[in-house]
Amino acid sequence: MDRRLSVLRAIVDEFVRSGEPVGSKAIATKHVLGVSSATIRNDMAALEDEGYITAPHTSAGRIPTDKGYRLFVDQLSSVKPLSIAERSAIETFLNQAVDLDDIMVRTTKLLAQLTQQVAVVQYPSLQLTSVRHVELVGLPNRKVMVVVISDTGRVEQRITEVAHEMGEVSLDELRQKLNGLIAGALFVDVPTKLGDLAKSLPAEQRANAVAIVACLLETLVERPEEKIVVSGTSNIAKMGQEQIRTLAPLLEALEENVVLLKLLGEVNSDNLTVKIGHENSIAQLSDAAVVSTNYGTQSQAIARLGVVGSTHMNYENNMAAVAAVASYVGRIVTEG
Amino acid sequence: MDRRLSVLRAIVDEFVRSGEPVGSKAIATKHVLGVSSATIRNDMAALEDEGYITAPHTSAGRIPTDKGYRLFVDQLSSVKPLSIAERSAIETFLNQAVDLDDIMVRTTKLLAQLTQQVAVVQYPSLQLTSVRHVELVGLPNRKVMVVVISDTGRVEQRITEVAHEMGEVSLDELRQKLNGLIAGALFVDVPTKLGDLAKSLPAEQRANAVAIVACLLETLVERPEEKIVVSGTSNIAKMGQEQIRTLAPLLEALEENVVLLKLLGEVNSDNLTVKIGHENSIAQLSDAAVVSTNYGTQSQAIARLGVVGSTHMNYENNMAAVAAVASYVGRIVTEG
DNA sequence: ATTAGCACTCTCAAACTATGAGTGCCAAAA
DNA sequence: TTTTGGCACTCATAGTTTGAGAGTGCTAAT
Repeated sequence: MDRRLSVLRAIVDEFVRSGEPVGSKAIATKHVLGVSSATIRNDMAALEDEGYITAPHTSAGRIPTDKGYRLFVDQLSSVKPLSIAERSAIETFLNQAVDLDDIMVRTTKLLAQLTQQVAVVQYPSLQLTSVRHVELVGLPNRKVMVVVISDTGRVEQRITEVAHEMGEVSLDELRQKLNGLIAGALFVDVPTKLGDLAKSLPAEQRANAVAIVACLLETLVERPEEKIVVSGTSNIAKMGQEQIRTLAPLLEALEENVVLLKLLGEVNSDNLTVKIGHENSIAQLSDAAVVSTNYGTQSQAIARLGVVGSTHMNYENNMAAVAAVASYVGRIVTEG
Repeated sequence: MDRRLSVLRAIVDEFVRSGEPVGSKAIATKHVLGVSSATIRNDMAALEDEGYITAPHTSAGRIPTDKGYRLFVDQLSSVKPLSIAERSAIETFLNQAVDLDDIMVRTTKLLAQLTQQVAVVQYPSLQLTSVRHVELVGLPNRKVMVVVISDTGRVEQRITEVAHEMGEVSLDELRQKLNGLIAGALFVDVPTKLGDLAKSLPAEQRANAVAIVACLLETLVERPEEKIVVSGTSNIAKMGQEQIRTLAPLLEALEENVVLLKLLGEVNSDNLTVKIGHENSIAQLSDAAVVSTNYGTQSQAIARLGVVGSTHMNYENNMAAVAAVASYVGRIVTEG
């Protein structure tokens, strides 16, 4: 039945716009389907039987269920591209960024702005990037600062203490050795590549080198948490006031990076992923929907980004925005 | 009149605890003042005349006005120190931080946790810190990455393009020159110290050096925005539901770094500053109170931190928490 | 100066309409 | 078989009414 789908689409449309349950009459007048409200009532009864919509109470209209949204979204196969104006706005805004931090912040702001939802952007994963350069800086008191620069522009630094003072010369030497070994290598490969570095060194340098390498490995690998940026929290408050009850757990969840990463991480086979209501595994967010996608090059995803909001968000717009922003960020970050 | 003050104090106490207007009877019973409710009524009438408290409506109790809170806070001259357990918890939690970013994040979380308000921490100001080290990294395609490490552990990096390829040797040379000139210097002094560097160089290096120095200066000086971290937004949602109306502008304000910096920046002669309601200059936050303070060494403030919340917060606790956290962070950051 | 007592005011919550949006179903029409 | 007009029925919501109680201000006595 083709008209049934149109009715569902109309219900979602209306509900997203008004936030209130929509009745048969409203659909008959506002959406041109060429049938009367009675017919639509029949269709709605059928849709309700199949579990796509539900009535909050007897004398109210219907609202889509998670299953209904799901069907609606699946129907939205091809993502409608943004307007040229929007695209160029995105591009110029992101191009003004001066460094990786700036790119990340600008991206979240942009997404939040475009979707009027809460935007979440994950930093390029350390696991999937490679080392561009390692820098060692001697500090007073036998301290050495280890700085790692990734090919995405991410800079990680850590300070460690060594057994005995190192001169500029020995630091230079070690730096060159390290860079020779691991410059260009993937972060995950670094441990193996550095495995037997120590043995190749004269005994008196070995202790220091071991300490520094340990620090380096810690910086690269033993930091399981991925960094993320969130923006647009205030958009939550703009949503309907009935949902403000749902707001507290959402805000709390947003402060838990782990939760957010989990949310973003649940990927379908498809890249652009939409998780609706209970589909996402965090129970407190059963009223929330997540639109997320990878970014990076075509061949290699670097990290993910997306928006989280109420289940009755404007999926069409938001999916388009997420996809568009992801493509630009991917390009900018990988170009370096 | 000494008892009047006690009455005011009792009103603030009760109101902070219950969130509801407090009547004369409640004070007479719960707070031992040795007088009857009638007497307290008289005092309350006087306090109302003087503008310290106000009645939302006829048959309700009184709530403190901004002026009332102000008097209350001023009376709270000596900040009650935290318990030993709390202090040691703060210390160990902050000591686990691995780098500056981590310190900042942990500090906000800690403050938000201790005060149950929204915590804001400003990164050590670039203006007031000095250069520990400058690093130049040659990249492909005539690009050079300029990395500046401050004595507080802050790392800023920027990429610039130079006119002609630079070998390791010339980069080394320039790096040494730069470090010789500005290592240890305050960020603000860098421009003058680098003023005539270019002239002292052979002509063929000059163009590149100028580009790099320009990039360096841009990194250090021409970035007016200070970086800040916010945490505890979800605490807003836990406040009384009547105030949830006030919530939207607050959340919005929290996303505007400029606004937050302005809030934090309004310092009294005293260090530990409390701004109540309309006392802070942002109109939308006339229901909010800000408790903030400097942190750094005794002699030199590096930046500020604080909490923002409803005007009927627990000032005593929050002032103590802000002061304590500031002292620990100051120590940790300056120790490096 | 303090207190007990009392009249008075007003908010809030509970109880009670009544209005109307929206449905479901039936019988007729297409 | 599908669509449509009509109509009875349901139920949430908004508006009104009412009563109770909290809290005050004032006065006269201590």
